[in-house]
Amino acid sequence: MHDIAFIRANPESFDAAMHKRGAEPVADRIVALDAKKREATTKVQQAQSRRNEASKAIGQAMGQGDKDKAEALKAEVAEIKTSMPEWEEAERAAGEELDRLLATLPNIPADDVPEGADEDDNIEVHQWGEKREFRFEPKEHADLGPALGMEFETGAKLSGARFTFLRGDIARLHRALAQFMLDRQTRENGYTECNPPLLVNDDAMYGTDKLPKFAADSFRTIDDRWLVPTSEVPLSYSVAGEILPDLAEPMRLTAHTLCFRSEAGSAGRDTRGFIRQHQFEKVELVSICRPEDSEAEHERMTKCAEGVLEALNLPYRRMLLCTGDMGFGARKTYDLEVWLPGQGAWREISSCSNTGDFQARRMNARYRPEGEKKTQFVHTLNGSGLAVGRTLVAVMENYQSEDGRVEVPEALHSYMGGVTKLEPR
RNA sequence: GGAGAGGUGGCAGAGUGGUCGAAUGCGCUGCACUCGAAAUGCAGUAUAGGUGCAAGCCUAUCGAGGGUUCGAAUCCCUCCCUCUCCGCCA
Repeated sequence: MHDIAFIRANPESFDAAMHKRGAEPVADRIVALDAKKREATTKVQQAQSRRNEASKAIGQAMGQGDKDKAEALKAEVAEIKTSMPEWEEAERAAGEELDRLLATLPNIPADDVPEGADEDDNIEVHQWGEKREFRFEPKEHADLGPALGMEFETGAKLSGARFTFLRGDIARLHRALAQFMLDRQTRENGYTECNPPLLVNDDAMYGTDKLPKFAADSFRTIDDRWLVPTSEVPLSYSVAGEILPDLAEPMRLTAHTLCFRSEAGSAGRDTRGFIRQHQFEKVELVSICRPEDSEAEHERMTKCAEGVLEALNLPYRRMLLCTGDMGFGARKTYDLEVWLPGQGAWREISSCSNTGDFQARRMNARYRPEGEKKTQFVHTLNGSGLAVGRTLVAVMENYQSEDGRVEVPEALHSYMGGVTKLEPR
């Protein structure tokens, strides 16, 4: 949600920002609607004020037993009230239209976000790690998988496309990855472990900017809840409506959860393999912090995600997303892309975004700066640390040998109960 | 799923149609007393919006949304949530 006062004061720079994100100029419309709404608000409030005054006088007249005076005042109030519904309706209509319009507008990009149309305009910030040299043609995970217990056919039989059944040591490796990530983020990076509900209401989805724009991307339950598309939703929304005492240190939350996405609109993309599933697991990082801290926190969070890749010795690169490729609510986003030798491609494995106060406004999440009376909106950040399924894919492709076996990365040995290799059947 | 009770300010808790944004207590802040502290006394202590250069004024908010009324924390309806008992259950 945008700050209406900012748009009112800076309509041109607002439109310029929307233009960068491929949206039409709307500031004029917003300012006009806002003026209309405030005019109606003032009229309504004036009428209410007069009504309240007269009602008070009626009470006094009744108290003194002056029936005639009371009746006269009643008639006066009736007169005052005739114009109220009209202005109330005007206020409601303008407010609703304004909200609807504002709800569909993406966040304003940060100054250092490059302008661009799509992923080709993203900027590589840095690369880490050496791409491993293979003395054979490395396979894609989708080809390695079935012999190792990554059963696409079984998943399809049970549930349909984009579902996969993991059996045996590969299921354990998947679990080990999640445990490893969660332990690392909690023990080394100071995140507090959470276990949130995975079915959430409309408010939580709206507050974290998944509604109204992306309703089709998520699953709806028959009792009108949503399956979380990411645990960012419950983690971030946990501070909705709160006034946090102070945020000298950012509030850092993490959770390992299932995520559900309908993947409407991505038909035909990544249909093969384990990359794009309706159900997947993710270790999510969320930070709630003061506005002046969010930029540093964004860097820190991204490093926390990178640390997992480094510990697993998986080559990756950090991309700064351009205006055209950023998510709706983000003001700045880094994607981490891991190297997949089987596919010969970089694939997104984490996305870390600073949403500024965009979500905080929607969910009314504030804090009170030390010693001050006024509250301020917090800044919220979210990132993957990491997507578990895609990390499994990266391990398979980077740690494979010619005979189809996959070595378990050293960092995971303590989680694997002595298993150091996945053996094909 | 059935039966009942209830949701009031940071907390506890009054208030069942008329100066109620809300008594009182606790907590918190400031001041006084004190060498200092405690105790005590006094004062202050919600959020959001509109309007104004400002002091201020106005409006809304007693779980949420509607309704009745000149006037609603208080009456009516719908929904949400919490608690107790019964049933069922991982």
